[in-house]
Amino acid sequence: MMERNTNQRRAIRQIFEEAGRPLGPFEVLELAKRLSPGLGIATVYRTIKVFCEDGFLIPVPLPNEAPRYEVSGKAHHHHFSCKDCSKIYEIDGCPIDMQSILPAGFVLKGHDLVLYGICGSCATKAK
Amino acid sequence: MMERNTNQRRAIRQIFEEAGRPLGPFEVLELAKRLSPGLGIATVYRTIKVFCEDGFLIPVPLPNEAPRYEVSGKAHHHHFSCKDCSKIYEIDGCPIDMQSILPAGFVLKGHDLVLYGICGSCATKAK
DNA sequence: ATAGATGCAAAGGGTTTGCACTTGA
DNA sequence: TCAAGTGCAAACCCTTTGCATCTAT
Repeated sequence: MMERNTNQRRAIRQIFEEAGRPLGPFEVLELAKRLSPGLGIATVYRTIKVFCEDGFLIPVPLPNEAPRYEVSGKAHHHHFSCKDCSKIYEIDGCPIDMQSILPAGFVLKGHDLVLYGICGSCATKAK
Repeated sequence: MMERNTNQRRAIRQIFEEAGRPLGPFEVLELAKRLSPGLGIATVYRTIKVFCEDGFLIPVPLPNEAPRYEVSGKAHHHHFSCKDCSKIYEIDGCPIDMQSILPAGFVLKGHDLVLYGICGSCATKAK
């Protein structure tokens, strides 16, 4: 299976690299359309799948939400989900002592932390 | 809004009370059909929604999984997901200073923490 | 009696797939 | 050239909703 460097794939790759935050399929479609007019949602889904298999993208673990994706290889971080605009923000830092709450005998391999609330932009608008 | 104690609702409530673990809509349908034959999936969805509004049930925040629900009333806790047996364990305690990593201007409303690894039972078996 | 609750089927919303056309290598 | 890739639309899956019927109060 030979993979081709199409205009659509270049556009979608660029969108993710410039986004700096996790994106869902529809967000990707809207943003990438500017670079590749006529882009279809089916291509977005298929390309995201290919990028995940390639290792360029990774799915973002968000409880009870539609799947989103971000470029892989970033330093350890978590996410903030805005209840108003539904955007996901990256949060640096991890002030958690997981071991302290881990039951005896359990082996910790990883963790996901998601914060919920109102982002700075929405908090300002609400005033 | 007066709520009725129907046979279907009694069945669904009983299923959740006896389950001892988070359940999804179709699991509820199959289990509750034994108590209330002819039960429809629409009623399951509507009843889960009502039970959540009543406060009897709460949605379980687990990344990348179909929505599940469990009986409410438990103290603030998180979950540990075993990669081997796929069971979800409750983890007491919450040694996280969320505010310290929150960007300026963001308003924090809540958070979910899920730990991944090998549970005590599986870790013992693996040796 | 009567408003709330139910079951069925149709409708939604998001994701996947079949197929003929397009395009990169 | 010609198979990988694409766009469109239909198919799917899960969830919600409209409506006639049923039922707890």
